[in-house]
Amino acid sequence: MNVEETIKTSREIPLKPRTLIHMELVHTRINEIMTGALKPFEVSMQQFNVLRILRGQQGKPANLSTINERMVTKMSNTTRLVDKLIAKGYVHRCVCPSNRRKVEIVITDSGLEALSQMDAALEKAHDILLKNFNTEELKQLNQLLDKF
Amino acid sequence: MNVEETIKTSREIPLKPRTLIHMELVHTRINEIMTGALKPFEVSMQQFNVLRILRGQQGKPANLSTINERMVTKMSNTTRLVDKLIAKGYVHRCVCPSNRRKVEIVITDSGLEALSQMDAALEKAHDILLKNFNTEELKQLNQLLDKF
DNA sequence: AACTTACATTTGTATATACAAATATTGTTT
DNA sequence: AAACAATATTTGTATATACAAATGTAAGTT
Repeated sequence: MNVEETIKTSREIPLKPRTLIHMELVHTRINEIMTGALKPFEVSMQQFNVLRILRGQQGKPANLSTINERMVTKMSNTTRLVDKLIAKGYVHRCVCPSNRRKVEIVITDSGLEALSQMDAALEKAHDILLKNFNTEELKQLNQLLDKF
Repeated sequence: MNVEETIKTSREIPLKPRTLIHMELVHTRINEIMTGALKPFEVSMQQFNVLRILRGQQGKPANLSTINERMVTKMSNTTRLVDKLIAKGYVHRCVCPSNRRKVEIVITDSGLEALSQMDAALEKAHDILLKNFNTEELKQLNQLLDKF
């Protein structure tokens, strides 16, 4: 991934902006590959993320605020995100009996089944995206990202 | 920026997915800071990007496809993006006389003036985002990002 | 009990983005 | 010149996201 070539510029970009542009370009690529991997399942990355969070609950129901604080990309509207998953039959929602302000959301068997197929697709996507990295480089990258 | 803490998980995440999640989290932060810096000017990062591309043309008009190929994040609808900038008086558009399929877009004086203020705001944002990096680390990060 | 505050979610609205289809113009072929 | 393909942009539509306001519920205070 060459920055200058990708954005078709001939002039030299100072290191700081170049780094941030680089991050953005890589993010776009990651997004494309991952979204593409999920396309056959007709779920967005956000929806996939919610399904994984629910599976991690191991049967225990989660409410919206729990889901939200665990999401990689927090979005303001978890309600509508969950609506989409309900429409696909992947999750079930009901009002929490002990605190009627809350809702309880659980992943269905159909959701678990679909999710395991998505996992396989995502793993392939990961391998494609990171094919040029060895373990040492991945660790190094993670360390640098910690500085943000 | 600690991944596990940010997404409130106690279990260990394998290195590959962890790297990609990390990238996503950092991207969200970059986005927040940069969008915040542009907020007073009421332009999105995409709109800012278009203005910079037009300034880089040094008076020469650009058409939509040129803008699109130089944008950091290519979007499918440069027409409407430019519409927004016209509404703000930052750019001017007319049909290309030599090839009436094309349009010619130039940045206005008002656009150049606004842009120079945005530059200052963005530079501050860069410094905030990259305050924990020294030059060597930035170079190292750029090298690793090249592997994507 | 009435009032206030805090909490959890939902709804409304505006804008952003992705993707496909439509339109307009030019160049090429027959 | 008519037909066709290629190019450049625009429009339509569906979905995504950000942000603010509204709703419903619970708990604490007077």
